[in-house]
Amino acid sequence: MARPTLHQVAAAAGVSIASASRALSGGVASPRTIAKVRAAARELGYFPDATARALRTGAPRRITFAVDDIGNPNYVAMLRAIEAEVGHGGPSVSVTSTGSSDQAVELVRHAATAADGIIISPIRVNDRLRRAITNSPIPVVVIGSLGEDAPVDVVHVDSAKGIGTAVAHVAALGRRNLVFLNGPLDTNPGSSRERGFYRAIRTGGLDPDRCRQVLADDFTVSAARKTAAHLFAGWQRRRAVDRPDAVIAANDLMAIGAMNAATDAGLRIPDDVMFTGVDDTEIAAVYNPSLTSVSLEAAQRGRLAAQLLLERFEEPHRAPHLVSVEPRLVVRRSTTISTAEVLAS
Amino acid sequence: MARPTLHQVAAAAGVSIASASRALSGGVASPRTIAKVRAAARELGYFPDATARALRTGAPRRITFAVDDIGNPNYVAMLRAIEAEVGHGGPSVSVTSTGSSDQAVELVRHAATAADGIIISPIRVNDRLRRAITNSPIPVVVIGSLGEDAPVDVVHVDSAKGIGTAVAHVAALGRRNLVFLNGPLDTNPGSSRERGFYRAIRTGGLDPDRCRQVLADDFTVSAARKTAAHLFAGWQRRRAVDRPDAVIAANDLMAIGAMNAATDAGLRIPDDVMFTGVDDTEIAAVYNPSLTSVSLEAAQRGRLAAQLLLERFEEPHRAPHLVSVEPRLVVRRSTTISTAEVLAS
DNA sequence: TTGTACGCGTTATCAT
DNA sequence: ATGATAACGCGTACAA
Repeated sequence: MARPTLHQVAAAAGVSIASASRALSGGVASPRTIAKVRAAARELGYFPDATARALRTGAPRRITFAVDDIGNPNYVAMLRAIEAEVGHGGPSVSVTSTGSSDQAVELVRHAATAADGIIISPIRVNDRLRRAITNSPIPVVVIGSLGEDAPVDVVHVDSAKGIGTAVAHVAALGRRNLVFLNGPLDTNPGSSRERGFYRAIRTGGLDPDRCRQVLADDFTVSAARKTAAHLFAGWQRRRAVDRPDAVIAANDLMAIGAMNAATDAGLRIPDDVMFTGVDDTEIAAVYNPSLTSVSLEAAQRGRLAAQLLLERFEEPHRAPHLVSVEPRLVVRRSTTISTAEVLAS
Repeated sequence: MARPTLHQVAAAAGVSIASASRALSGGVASPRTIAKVRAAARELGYFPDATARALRTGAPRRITFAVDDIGNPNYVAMLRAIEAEVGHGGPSVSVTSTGSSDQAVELVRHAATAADGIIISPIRVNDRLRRAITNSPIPVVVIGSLGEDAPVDVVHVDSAKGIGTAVAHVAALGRRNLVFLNGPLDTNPGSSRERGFYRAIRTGGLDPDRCRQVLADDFTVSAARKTAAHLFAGWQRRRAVDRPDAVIAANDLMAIGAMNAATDAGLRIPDDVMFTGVDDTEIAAVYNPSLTSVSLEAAQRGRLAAQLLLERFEEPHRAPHLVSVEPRLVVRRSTTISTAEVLAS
């Protein structure tokens, strides 16, 4: 019942283990031996063990990329960049979706048996996870942030600042009634983006009474659509000062959910309401209307994380690095009033 | 310069390798030993080797998921399903983007050093790849097709049939001037979908002279948009019989590129032109207007492929399985004339 | 508490 | 062409 080994194949074929190895992996061997060994291997259902083979032949390193849900386009962009960075001859990269925080902790604890290094992008970080990461026997690179001065390599982006650029952008276009459509606040993205929104309101000289945050249950299209539907109910009947005229969403998916709700409510985009997202996913570029979005440079962060990890493999002693990338506003039609319309107004 | 081993750490700390192992992985050891060993490990820049540790502790199997580009949402859906299927205790799944066919061949050849099994979804398959797969020393599951009776496990979906359901759908809605917007024909998806289109024209009793295939350079939004722009140039000025009134795209991305081109040309969707895609990616559901799409059940195919591989691990002797899933048409607004409009016409 | 010695499954070297 | 044997780096039973 146990998995057959080369030993057993050799025994069954009546040859030495060395001959068996050669016969199967294309070394020198007589046709007769090859036939016998192949027959025995087939008979026993033998497949070579990747781990043992790797150990013997000097395998490339293995790195694990741990995220909450690999279905998220943002993480896909990172994965793609990581994979490109390590290249084909280099380490293999395996993916694991952690789901809950607890699973992330378990993962980090036990990953050392399965990987030489970890790149993790946690959405919720608590003390247990922080400890698991700093105590990890193998190098960990965090994409995101881990709190102050944790002694690990970190790739960081100031998403609060990113929200700020979006707020400033719509404010410069004359919008005053801003709604920040956020997800759960007990997450890293949720809390930092909330901070960014309120800070931008203050520094931008906007009226805090006309700007507010509303929360969706999740960072998804459907949750955002539901929440935004309430927001737009009876929009036309309200006084101008009570009408949201710009929605800053915490990510692209939520922005799209909100735009769908706006369309359902008969609102024109961007004339009645402008929309911005975060992440600059591919969908933002192709959506109709195309979506202004704050790029958090997911691909670049993935690439940098991979570089950091590879460098740590080479120089284990190096002091932990904190590398930052700048958010970048990509302006598209969801915040662009066409010249004709501007002239007409 | 070489990577330090536990031996060297033990030597540097002046203890046995066993004590070093225990000191580092939390076994019983005196505080003094622990301190010495940790110091030595830090000094040397020691990290445990994942492969060796895995071999010793009885590692889970490793499977490689090989696709042309993991950025493709379709492959992401498969990956996600595979990862969910094998679960957390099970095999680890690593991802590799092959890009060209040649790289796919190399991958399959050398993957045996790095994995216990392969799930591959090739977009172009030639004889070399076919041979590499059938000769692989470790089990391979193909998502797609490999030609007749190749002795490997295959998860298949009849995409030609899928195109047929889309053609029948728009035909039933009265459309007669169909355009099939396809990608390169020297690919598996390209050739099989072309077949499906022409077959559906024949069996559906449509006039072949009013239906045609146009080719984009690639299966992407931008390529499709460019090609479709030509298609719609001067649409309004043409005779009705010369106006395309339905575009069947080879995938969702291309459908969206084409819809963008249609919008640019001032056409109304679906009234002037209907659109259908293939793959039923998330973007189809949230696009504006939402996109009718032929689901090829990517997630289910991923899940089935993982099952097939796991089963082969357990029963190496089993005859190769060919499991098929049925395409499924998901109707959305891009092919739905609202009741009001129907009454008005 | 510490050290010795063996084995995980495979490939490579060296004789024969 | 084939077989015995030594590694690859690590964990652990056993003995001290």
